[in-house]
Amino acid sequence: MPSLSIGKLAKASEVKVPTIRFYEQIGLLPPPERAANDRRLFGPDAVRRLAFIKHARQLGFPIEAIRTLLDLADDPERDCADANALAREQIIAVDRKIAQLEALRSELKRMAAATCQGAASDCRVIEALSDHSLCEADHPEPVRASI
Amino acid sequence: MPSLSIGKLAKASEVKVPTIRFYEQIGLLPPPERAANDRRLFGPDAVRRLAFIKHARQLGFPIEAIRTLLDLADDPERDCADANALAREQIIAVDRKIAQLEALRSELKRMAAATCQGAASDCRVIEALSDHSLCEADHPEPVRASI
DNA sequence: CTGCATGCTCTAGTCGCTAGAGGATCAAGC
DNA sequence: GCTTGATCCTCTAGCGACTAGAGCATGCAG
Repeated sequence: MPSLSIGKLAKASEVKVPTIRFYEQIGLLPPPERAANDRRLFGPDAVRRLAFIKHARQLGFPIEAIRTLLDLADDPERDCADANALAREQIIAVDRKIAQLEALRSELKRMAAATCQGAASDCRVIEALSDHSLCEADHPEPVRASI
Repeated sequence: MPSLSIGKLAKASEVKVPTIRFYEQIGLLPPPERAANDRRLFGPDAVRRLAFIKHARQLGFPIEAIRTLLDLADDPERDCADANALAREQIIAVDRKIAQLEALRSELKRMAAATCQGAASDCRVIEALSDHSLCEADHPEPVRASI
């Protein structure tokens, strides 16, 4: 019965030690056994579970979505329509984010195109930031966090 | 001398009241005058400054970059090379983020393409998340926050 | 004069970790 | 046996950029 210390698990899964403890704390990982000295002892299933979590995080799934996906995976009886729905939601979110970022990139490029060497008073960048009406298009939404 | 309450300023600038207070707290907005009843009284320059901040935030500039840009704008003597550099950095960050998201989108689409109506045990989505080796390409980095 | 909107300050919560304090224990080398 | 450094433990606080709420003081309209 190969049991892993948290350090070995971290190396095996390429997830940092504090992150593993954090995932346990928020209930994504079940509390592992403990050795007599109170150290965590993980089984090989923990490696798989962490791989799942890590991969889903890389794909931008928020923790709560991952919790749902893990619940689904833990219970093979359940219908997987939920998992498909989560994946579709995630695609939509990614598409929206890409569209936003492309609008922003074009505005930034236009803004930075006219390089100025002079004083800040007639700096294109600052001018462009001061006056939204110079933008070609509206910004759909503020671009922020998530994903 | 048209002085604005924080509520009017919020409406004029389309920045929420608590956000305005927050910007004052972190020093992006100078502390405004106060009426006898301790309420804030803003001049029209606050509207312009907030528009600048809001626009820069929409473009994904982090607060510290905005602080630098505002310092530049406040001091017209200074060279604007810094502003150009910030804009260029921002473009690079946006480009990188777009590239990441496009890789993710293609993986998500591939993952969700095979829709299953069965039990979660043979759900493509969960299977794909369980096994990173099914991915066509490596994920460059975890996709996270900023911008 | 009543009631609601707006204002104030202060604190805590969000998300997903990350960093650090302060201490216990382990493994290896001498 | 002893020292040294790595690893482990728990707990708390911090990041960025707000957002939400408590608890209270005002302002304004009907």
